[in-house]
Amino acid sequence: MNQMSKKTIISKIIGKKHHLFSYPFFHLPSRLLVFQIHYDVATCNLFLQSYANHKNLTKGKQLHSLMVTSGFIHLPSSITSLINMYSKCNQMEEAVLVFHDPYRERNVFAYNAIIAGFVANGLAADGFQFYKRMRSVGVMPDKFTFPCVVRACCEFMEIRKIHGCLFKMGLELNVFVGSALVNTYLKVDGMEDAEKVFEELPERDVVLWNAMINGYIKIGHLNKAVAVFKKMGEEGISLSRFTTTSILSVFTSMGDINNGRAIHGIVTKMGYSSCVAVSNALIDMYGKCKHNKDALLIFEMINEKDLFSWNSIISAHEQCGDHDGTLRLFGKMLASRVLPDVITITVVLPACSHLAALMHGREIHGYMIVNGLGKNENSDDVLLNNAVMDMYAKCGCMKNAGIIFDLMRNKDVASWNIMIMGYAMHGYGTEALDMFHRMCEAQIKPNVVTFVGVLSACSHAGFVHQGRSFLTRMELEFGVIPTIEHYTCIIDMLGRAGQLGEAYDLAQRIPLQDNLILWMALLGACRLHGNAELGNVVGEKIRQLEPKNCGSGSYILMSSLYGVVGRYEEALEVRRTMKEQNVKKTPGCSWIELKNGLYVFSMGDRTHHELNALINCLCGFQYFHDEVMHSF
DNA sequence: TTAGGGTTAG
Repeated sequence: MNQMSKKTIISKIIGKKHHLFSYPFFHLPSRLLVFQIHYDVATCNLFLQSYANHKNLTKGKQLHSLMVTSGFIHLPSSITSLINMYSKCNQMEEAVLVFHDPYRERNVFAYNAIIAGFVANGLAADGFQFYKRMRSVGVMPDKFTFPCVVRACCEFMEIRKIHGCLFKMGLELNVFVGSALVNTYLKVDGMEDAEKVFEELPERDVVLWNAMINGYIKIGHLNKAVAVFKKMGEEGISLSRFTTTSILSVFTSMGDINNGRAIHGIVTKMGYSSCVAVSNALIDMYGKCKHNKDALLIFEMINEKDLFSWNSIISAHEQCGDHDGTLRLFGKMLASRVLPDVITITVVLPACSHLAALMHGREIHGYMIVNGLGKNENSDDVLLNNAVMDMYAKCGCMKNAGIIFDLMRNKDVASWNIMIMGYAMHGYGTEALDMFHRMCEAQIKPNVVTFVGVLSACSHAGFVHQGRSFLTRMELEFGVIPTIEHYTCIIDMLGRAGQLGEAYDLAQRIPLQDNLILWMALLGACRLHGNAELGNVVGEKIRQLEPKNCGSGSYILMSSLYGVVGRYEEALEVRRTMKEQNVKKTPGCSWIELKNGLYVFSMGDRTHHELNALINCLCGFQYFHDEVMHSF
């Protein structure tokens, strides 16, 4: 046998030191025997450490059994390694069993390991109990104990008490303890104390600087976060990948694409591009700054895309209003077998709402139900439920929207608004107003959006008298000052009801009358009732407001209005003007989801073989082969 | 034998 150490030989047998776990454990003793080495406690601990880091519980348990039969189990180092292995495999019950074995000594290592295990598993209170027990049985904590104990504190007074204890023991200047102190003070809103700890520490490493940056981000002081980042550079602290993700989130929030790009450069230079979290932060930055092409480039370069990568690229598309892109990427995400979470669903559902893609919305809702997404023990995720309800409402499925609404344990004002708007949008005026009255009975204070829904319901259902009454009551009774959207609803309502003169008077009287939608609503009413004289006046007003060559809506309405009243020459003249000024009309289309796909209907298109059977009107339709829609 | 950190929505 040569002079190599046991550790070196093990490493040679297995390969690279970080791949210890990849070597089948059951081969280990025999292979060691080939090298004439008998495994010992140190070897077992080495393997336990590796299994812990790779969360390989099966092999960890096998080794545990072997250690029991080999008699290694009573040694303090074995206990610590076993507790660590079970903790990292999220098996705290097993870790506690090892800790409590009556034949074993519980020294500071064992206590440190069990406290760390509880804290890492999100069971801070249990970790804190073990710290108390440690003190009561007279085991002295050390510099390894406190970073975890400090993390276990969840109240300001608790952390102050521990801080005092650290001071007495002379451990408050340790950089690990300091980082934990800074983070915990930040958690309990003690930014001033965190700053004090930071200032007083003699040694400040990159983790500590990062903690300060994150602290300022948490309290919304983004400029201070940038200042800390700059100071890091001045003091020659080398940035870690954690620094880059944090500072990227700052520039993302600021919408600062230039500095974001500068960080991208640093990331590339430092070789952090291969880190998926860094790439995810870059995707988010480019997406929020409306640079989707760059976001996609980064996304495509990631080898192992995680949930964050998918959520970031999907939300980048949705934020740009690319609802098709959102659904296409969502389909690809499912095909990649990455499971969506609450965030994915919250981003994707509005895309279904915008496209009125009921079938996909339903599938997503089904996925939520099966996987219990959005449901908690005591309270549901209101925003997620609102998104589902909104999807059903916008897709015209008010029955399902109503079922979800009735089942929701927690409702907010938006939940009520979605129902009112949904009923209003689909012409159920009475139901919308009933919902409003139920809302008032439930003591929910209506807001600006509520009255857009209420007035819109009155407009679509022809409740002119009630609409007028609501316009007065909303301010006097509910303290909601009418905005241009509310006045537009009223003008639309009066116009639909044929009260064009009154609608025009109101349009002229209200503040902020330079609103295109408002006048377009009135022009629509002129067309509906064939009033070409008022239509001319309104059309002129719109042409003044509408930038040249921008939008075709008013031209189309004017041309249609002249057609309705039989003034065909003038109708043709409007069309000629449109041609001269190169104003183009985007062809309108509708679509319907059937069992085998999405069908798009557009004017004049008669290409589908089942045209007559499917739809008895002048519109044609074409089968819409969209890989997105079929990839679910 | 044991310790401190980052990114996605509304």
